[in-house]
Amino acid sequence: MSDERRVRILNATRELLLHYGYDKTTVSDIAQAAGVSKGAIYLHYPSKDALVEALLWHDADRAQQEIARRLQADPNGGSFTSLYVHGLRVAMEMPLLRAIYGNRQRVFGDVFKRLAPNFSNQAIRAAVIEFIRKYQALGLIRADIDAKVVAYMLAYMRYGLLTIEDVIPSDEAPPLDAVLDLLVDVLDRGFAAAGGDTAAGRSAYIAYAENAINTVRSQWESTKVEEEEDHE
Amino acid sequence: MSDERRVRILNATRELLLHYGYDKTTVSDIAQAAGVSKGAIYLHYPSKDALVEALLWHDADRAQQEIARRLQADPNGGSFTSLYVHGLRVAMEMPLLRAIYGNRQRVFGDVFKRLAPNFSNQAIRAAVIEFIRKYQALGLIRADIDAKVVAYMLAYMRYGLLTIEDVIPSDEAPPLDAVLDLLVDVLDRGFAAAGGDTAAGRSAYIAYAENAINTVRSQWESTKVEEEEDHE
DNA sequence: GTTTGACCAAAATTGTCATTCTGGTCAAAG
DNA sequence: CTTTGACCAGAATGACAATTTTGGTCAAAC
Repeated sequence: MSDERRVRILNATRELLLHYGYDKTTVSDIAQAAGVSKGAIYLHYPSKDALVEALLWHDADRAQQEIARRLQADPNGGSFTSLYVHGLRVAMEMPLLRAIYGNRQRVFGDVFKRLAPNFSNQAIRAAVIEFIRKYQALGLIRADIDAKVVAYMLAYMRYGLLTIEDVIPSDEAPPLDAVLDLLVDVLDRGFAAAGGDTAAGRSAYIAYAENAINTVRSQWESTKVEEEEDHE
Repeated sequence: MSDERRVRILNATRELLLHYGYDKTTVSDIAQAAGVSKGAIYLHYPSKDALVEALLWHDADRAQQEIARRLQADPNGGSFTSLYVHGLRVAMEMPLLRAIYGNRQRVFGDVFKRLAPNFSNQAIRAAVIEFIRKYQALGLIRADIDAKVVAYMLAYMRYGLLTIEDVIPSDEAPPLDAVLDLLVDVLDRGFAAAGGDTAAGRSAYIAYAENAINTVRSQWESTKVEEEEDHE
């Protein structure tokens, strides 16, 4: 019940998943690393899968909050570019979220297939497109380009950056700051419209962010498969 | 010996590799699909691995030529942007080359690991950086940005576009033309310098292209592992 | 000189069974 | 009321043999 206990369990889980991967991480390992008994884990979470799922939501929420915090602190926080790049930086800094793209199989095994085999990101992508349209209406993104194509380009740039280390070892890559600085530069030149209402952009983001996480969550819930307990 | 025969074999190999993958494609299958006997294949190629390797070089050469052809036909062919995008379009259109990134395991099995386990793209990346510097000197790319970071950004954008279909099914993606048009637009705004000597750019590319393929080839040769024939 | 396909050794696959491991439970301890 | 860890059934793993497949060869046909 203690919250600190729960966080310790989640942290241990994250660490072991990243290091050993789902298949080679046993619940006993997690218990030991967290300094609790195995039974204690089942006091908090009904199954190993549920534990991993809870960890993912936990990190997603943290990321969400962290992005919002940085945008508030950023004087330029309402611009489209800073929004995109703050999100990207946070994603780059949270290895577990990165692993959803880059090392899903190794880190998560078949949890995704097992929990929500029919999950589709279509609804989320649609929400992004709507958001881009709103930003275009606010004069924060050039209005002469198709929002769908913009969304697609943002998606593959993000995906490329999150997974490029499969091809370029991270120790041979330029520093993340330099990479993101150039990205900001190019995005500003390529997408941003002159002028535009950044204050409105900031509040549009807040609405979007809540909506987005709800979209993900409801999409997840609706495609989620109930844990079967088939004893016969 | 007949060249047409060899091409038929290569085409059959490509088709089967893409459809069934390396492990599930037998040499007999290839022979049958190509309409020759199994022995005929070993008349042209010393082993299955060598056949696949030859196919890859064959396609790489074709891609190389095709890119050069399109650049010649393009009135804007000397610009950095058209160079990058022509290359990308050709890569997108040649599924086998795409598969090197996107479906390596499925399509090629362990050929890469077996043939050149220590292959590194470092030398190629260095050549790209040099090329970007040359383009900067010619006034075709903004000179105020670090060539290394530019190269990295181009790499992850390319990688993202080539592999995004893992995340966004290709039938839900915008048309390739629209995607590449926006890419040209954004790259022009983000990277291109005003003015610049496009004629020199075109000839710089020719030098670069030869150099690049040689770099790949020599890197490949030097890390290549000899087919062992260990009978004891 | 070419081309073929039957042939072979090596490798991969399948099936089986014994053993170990691991997610999850619950009676007992605190 | 909380927490624990010994315990259990079912799943995963490994070892082994029988069977099939497959990359590669070469004597024979053309």
